[in-house]
Amino acid sequence: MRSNDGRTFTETARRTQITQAAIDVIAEIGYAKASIRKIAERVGVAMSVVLYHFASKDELVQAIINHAYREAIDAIVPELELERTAAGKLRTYILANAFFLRTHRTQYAAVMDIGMSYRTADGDLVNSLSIDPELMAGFTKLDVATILRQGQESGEFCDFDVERTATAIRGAVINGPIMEVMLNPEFDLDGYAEELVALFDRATRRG
Amino acid sequence: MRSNDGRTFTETARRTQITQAAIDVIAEIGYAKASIRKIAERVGVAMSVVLYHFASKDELVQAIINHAYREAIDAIVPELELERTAAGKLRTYILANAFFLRTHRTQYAAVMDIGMSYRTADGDLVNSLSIDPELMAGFTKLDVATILRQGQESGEFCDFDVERTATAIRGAVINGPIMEVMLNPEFDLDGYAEELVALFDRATRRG
Amino acid sequence: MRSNDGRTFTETARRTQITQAAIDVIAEIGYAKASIRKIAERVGVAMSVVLYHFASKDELVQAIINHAYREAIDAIVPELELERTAAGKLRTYILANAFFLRTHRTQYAAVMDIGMSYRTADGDLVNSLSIDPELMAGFTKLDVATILRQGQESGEFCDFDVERTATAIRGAVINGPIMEVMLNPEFDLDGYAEELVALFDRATRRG
Amino acid sequence: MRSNDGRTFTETARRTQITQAAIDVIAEIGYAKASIRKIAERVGVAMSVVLYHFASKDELVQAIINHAYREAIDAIVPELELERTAAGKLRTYILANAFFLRTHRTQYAAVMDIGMSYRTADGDLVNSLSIDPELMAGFTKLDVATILRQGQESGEFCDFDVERTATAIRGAVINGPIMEVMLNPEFDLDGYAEELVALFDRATRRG
DNA sequence: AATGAATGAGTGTTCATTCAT
DNA sequence: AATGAATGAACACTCATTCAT
Repeated sequence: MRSNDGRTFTETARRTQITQAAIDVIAEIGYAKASIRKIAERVGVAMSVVLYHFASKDELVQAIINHAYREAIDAIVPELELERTAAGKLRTYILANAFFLRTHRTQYAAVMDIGMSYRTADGDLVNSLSIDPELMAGFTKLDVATILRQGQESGEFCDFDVERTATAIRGAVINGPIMEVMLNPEFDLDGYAEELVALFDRATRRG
Repeated sequence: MRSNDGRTFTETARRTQITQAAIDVIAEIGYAKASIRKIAERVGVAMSVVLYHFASKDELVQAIINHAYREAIDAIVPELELERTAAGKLRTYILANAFFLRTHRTQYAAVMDIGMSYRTADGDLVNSLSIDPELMAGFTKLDVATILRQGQESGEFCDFDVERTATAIRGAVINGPIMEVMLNPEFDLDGYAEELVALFDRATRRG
Repeated sequence: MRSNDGRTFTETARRTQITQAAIDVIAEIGYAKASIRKIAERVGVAMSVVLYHFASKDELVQAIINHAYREAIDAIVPELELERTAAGKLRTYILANAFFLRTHRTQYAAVMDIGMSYRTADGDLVNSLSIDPELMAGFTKLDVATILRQGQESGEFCDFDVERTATAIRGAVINGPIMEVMLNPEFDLDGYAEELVALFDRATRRG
Repeated sequence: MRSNDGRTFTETARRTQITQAAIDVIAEIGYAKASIRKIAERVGVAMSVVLYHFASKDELVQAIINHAYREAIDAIVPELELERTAAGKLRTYILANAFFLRTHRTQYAAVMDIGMSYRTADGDLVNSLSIDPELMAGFTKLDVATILRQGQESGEFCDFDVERTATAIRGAVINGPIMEVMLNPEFDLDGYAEELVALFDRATRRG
């Protein structure tokens, strides 16, 4: 029986199982120490089983990234689409990201760790970790710059540079709290998100 | 001939040289792949020379962290102390950090990478990478929360939660752009900093 | 295909082969210089193969100790059990040990060397090299103190301190000749054993 | 100012100091882990000072052996010479050795450890650790075989093979208890020695 | 007489990957 | 579909020794 990508159901199930285990292990002990053997042990299979399902560690890492992005897109994009106004979308973007971070801490941690640690054989940082084409559409919708542009066109937002402000928002919504959370797991993400909503409202609204 | 810390002049020079080389190598190929051997090669000495000057890799990592913080403190704190008003300090905080990041890209990258990747033998993230006590005073002065608190007390700033807003500012000023810069070295940090100054002015000023 | 301990047949074979090679190498060049690399060379495999079958050098050392004790027990205990009288057992204890030492010189040498050289990470001498529980029963039967006690109870032996005399016998039967043999491989163990039989007969018999 | 061997007094003092420190370190952490650096640290000098006074580690080991033998000879031989009868000498041999072992545990342990662990570069056991010629005379007097031979000639002792019995006595008096003491520092050496005196009296006396 | 600096050879250990079954 | 076995390259770290000062 075949599902997609020419993969059987059990094949797909195993891949998902291994991907999830890899995420947990990376979140727990860090990407640097997360060897294939340890990931296999977590699943309860032999190390070579992992390499049977993923041609190389690189391919497993790719799968992790895609898995994480897919879940983020599935969780956040529908929320954004419930909103009509740019201000509402921005508010939702902040709150949904915080909620997702809170409920998917290990994924976030793993992806961030990979993002910093993963290099090609040449040592270059990873754009080589390209995103699955089928995810691109959803991925674009996750981009806060789109929201900001809509808000300026509609006149909801004041005048600012869209790209730069998007970078600032990502820094405050994603990069900042992920480090905070890694160092202090008690950090109150929901309270933080509400503060951010107010802060970026003051910073972006017209007049 | 002795200088400070019971260290020879040549000893101090070699330590600095190795520390700098380690920073460069980490920034270039990532902490995970930055082996002692590669660092030694960069300096042009045998690997054992590095371990002659630093008892272990951990000690070298500590030296890197302290070196980076010392330079950041020396570059930014005097600038902050030229300002009287909280608004002025916040503006300077943003601009000085951006300038420092632009001129010390490799240090920033190395420290961030270490911060994400470095774990104890147990796999725990590292607070064990503690800061040199003599740096603590300056380090505290680098904390943006102090500036925010002053601004609320003086009535310059509006009402917001100090700690949470500090996290947001750090995210936008430090964590966000460092990732941006790693992926896109052409990113215009000075332009970004000016945008941030305006953004956080709107977000913090009274009325 | 599984045999015992959840180990494959080939796994068991390899472990035995490596253990034997390790014994030979240690006997030849001493424990201190018997690196995993050299042991692997003796077997004719890559060094990592040894560490594939033994998680660490400590585990290999443990296997050596257990292997040696198992062989000694298998060789000596049945001989002892053929004897009824304490005097007969003592005589057999001496002769069987000498025979075993002559036919298993490298094992003896390796175990002695390990006993002197092996330390924990703290530098403490090793009790951590504990004996495989399944061997304990046989191991106890190897203890000459048991024989002495039986002889005193039966009235065969004269009055002496059992523990101290057992230490003396072990010194004369095991520790002494092993050093002698290491320095002079021509040493006539069988003649020595006969002399010991007479000596300890005079020293222990009643009246 | 010169003493002997063309060495100044301070030179001799330093050599003795280093030799003693080496003995302590070896007894404490074992020969295998007793590096020149650790020995130097114990003395409180730089590692290269040790190699200034001893051309190589081999030379230091030689010095340790000679030092230990010299002290054993100085302590035991005069005691033996107080005795006229072979039986008396044998008794004294046992007691004096036990006393010396009790008061010079670290030396004994170090010498035994070196004896098992030390090999030439070829891996051969060490006869290369030859004894200082000036010690040979005293060393010979330490040999229990001489005592046994005297006892048989005088008719004090019964008939036995001298060399083999000497090996047995050395095993019981030296090799056995040194292992016992290393594993159990509480072992009562004086009580053990008294038991040995009685045991070997029964085993050697005529009639 | 003493020492700081440097080094190459060696250690045990981890790891991603290959391959035959 | 799964796995046990094997391996070479890399890793951090230790050590005895050399040398200039």
